[in-house]
Amino acid sequence: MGKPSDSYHHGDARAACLRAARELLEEGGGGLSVRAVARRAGVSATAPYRHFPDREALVSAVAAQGYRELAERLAAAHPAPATPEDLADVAVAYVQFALAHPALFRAMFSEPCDPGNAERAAATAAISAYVDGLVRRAFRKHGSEAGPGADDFEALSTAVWALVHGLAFLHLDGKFDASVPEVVADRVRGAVHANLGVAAPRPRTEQRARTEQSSESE
Amino acid sequence: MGKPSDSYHHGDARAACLRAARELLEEGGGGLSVRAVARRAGVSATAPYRHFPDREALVSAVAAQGYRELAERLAAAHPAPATPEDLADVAVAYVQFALAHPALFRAMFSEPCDPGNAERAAATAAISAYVDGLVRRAFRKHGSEAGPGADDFEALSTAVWALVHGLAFLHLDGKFDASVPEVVADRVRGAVHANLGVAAPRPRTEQRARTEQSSESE
DNA sequence: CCGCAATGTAAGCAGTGCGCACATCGACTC
DNA sequence: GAGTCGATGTGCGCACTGCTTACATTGCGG
Repeated sequence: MGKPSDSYHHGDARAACLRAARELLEEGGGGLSVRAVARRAGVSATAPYRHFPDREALVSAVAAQGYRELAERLAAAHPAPATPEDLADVAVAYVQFALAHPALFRAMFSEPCDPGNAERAAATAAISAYVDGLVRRAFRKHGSEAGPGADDFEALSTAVWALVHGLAFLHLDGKFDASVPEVVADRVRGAVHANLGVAAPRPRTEQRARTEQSSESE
Repeated sequence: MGKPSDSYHHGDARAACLRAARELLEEGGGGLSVRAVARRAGVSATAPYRHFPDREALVSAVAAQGYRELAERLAAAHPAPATPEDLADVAVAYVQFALAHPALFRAMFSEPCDPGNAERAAATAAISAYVDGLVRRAFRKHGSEAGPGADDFEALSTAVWALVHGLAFLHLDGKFDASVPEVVADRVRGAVHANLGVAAPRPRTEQRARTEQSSESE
């Protein structure tokens, strides 16, 4: 599939629309419009509707891309997390992803999102399973006393996901100060450790000699 | 502020707009528009702009109302929570409020919400302080071994808020099944208990037979 | 009684999602 | 090769939106 005749048929308008949508989302300009996507992609205003039944489908497609990238990020944060601290690293990566791509993250999670979209349902199910596996692995070797049952694992994994998700959105929506990445990372780490019932080994990443004065509640 | 001549000057268009906006939000019709609000309020399309500088200010006003109602709900769930289980009750009330008023809750928390709005900032600060007080009270009498420092309290309270907030949105966005209220309540309770590091006493809801009836209506 | 500021209105502009009819093209048949 | 056909892209139009600008109507203070 080369370039046809360069003017009428774009040849790959769908990919161009996705890329354009992604770009506009990254540029943060609030709600993205199909028309803006079309302009950016260099096609007519109605061309996107040839590839996506409606606006929602377009942003869903971008969101699906986002799910994959998020998974990559989490895996990169720690390939095989086995301890609560590894888990905290993954949590930090989650929140950092949200803060690095706010609009994308919102599109992924915060839209009304009617449950008709199989792609999204699958993606969130995958995340859920991933988190569940993480928690299970991290705690099989950690908590050996009073063996927790399956219900407890489930409760713990939903707690972990909800905690991290809540942290992400609370930062995203300005409920927590997100201007200093290290502070955010510390907060996330501290919350995860609090959640896992273990004392945080060291709040800061080895680097906090003094100057603490944590100002929060903004 | 009586009724003037009944036709031209409405007399209390601001309140009418707020009420209309609230109604439309409850009816769930997705994004509410200033024009729809005006129609519902029985005024012209541009009348709302006499009382609110822009759409954002309108929804912020409705959101402020929502913050107050949420606070009422939480207080009603438990006037002076002192144990982790009381805390779980409050958490359940939080999530139930979100599920009972999805659009309102979204307007309160999920909008981009530039930080220029003092009313909202104050409201969220109040929530933060409230949660912090709750956690502090609940744990001063519970966890006496290995006395936690102020940092731990802070970490714990942000963890609790984030956990509950995350649970609310994950349910709202269909990531968790929210069709059966008891299941939701159990999940929230289980997660809170997992977060607080205590074993869930008994997942079933009918455990506590207190005079406190969480009469959920409206 | 008059003027004024608050409050209401209608008209209009730019932008949006999306349906509809038409244009253009590659690919496939005869 | 000529013709057809479905995929893709276009222009136009409709209903709707947020918001501005100019104008109408009021109650109230002087």
